[in-house]
Amino acid sequence: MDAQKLQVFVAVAEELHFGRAADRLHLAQPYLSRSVRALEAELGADLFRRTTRKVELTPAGTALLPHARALLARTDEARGAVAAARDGRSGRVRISFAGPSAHVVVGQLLARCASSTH
Amino acid sequence: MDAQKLQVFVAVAEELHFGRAADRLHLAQPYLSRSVRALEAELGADLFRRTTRKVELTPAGTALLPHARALLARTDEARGAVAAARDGRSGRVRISFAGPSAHVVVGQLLARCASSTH
DNA sequence: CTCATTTACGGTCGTCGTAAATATG
DNA sequence: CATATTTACGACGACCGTAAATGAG
Repeated sequence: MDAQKLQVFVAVAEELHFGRAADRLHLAQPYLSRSVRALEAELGADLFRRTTRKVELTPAGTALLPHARALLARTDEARGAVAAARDGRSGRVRISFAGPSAHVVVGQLLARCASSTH
Repeated sequence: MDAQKLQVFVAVAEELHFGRAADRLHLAQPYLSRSVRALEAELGADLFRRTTRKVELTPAGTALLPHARALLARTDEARGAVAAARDGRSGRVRISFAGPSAHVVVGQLLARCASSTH
């Protein structure tokens, strides 16, 4: 149940058509068929009821869809959090001072921190 | 960034020791090293600062940890939702009637549904 | 020297494409 | 018969183990 297969599932669930979903993902459509089938095997439940003329979600598929979307969104969030930390847009800040006037400024900062947290 | 690698990351982050994490996951510890390294490559950020004597989280690793736990929890939720739908513990209910008295009962049901939803 | 991580290497399985087969309306 | 899904098959890479190499204290 990796992100790739979930994206395949969501695409097919939204298009209700393996060919269009394949175009959207720039993948060959036989692969979508196998991907969905692998997901169904892994979860032990059919996700679509399909003939060559109609594709529709089963109850299990309907149940999975919102969870799949949430998982994909959360994955992006996680990526973003790591990127932010890497680029220093979050996490601990390190501050250095130099020069005679610095001691005064640091003293003021420390006083303000102490008063704001207590 | 599949569930497997996230579990490896969480285990190492919790143990701060590749060997113990490997034991916990019943995996060979060289594989953990490569798994984490692959995750780091994929995310473009180091997750641990490690020597042979000490393993500690980087800011990026610290940022990832809660997201990784959330993703694993959500994955389990998704599995559970599908299992519930498969086993009929959720989703739409189909009811059939047969016999002469059925029509009366169905009429009463429909009346109650109509009055309760409006 | 010892303990822990990493690199090297190999077998097996999953990914993903193209081409042929199958099934539905 | 036309259109859509599935199966067959093959190349490539990922997974995951064992054994050897590397590095820190």
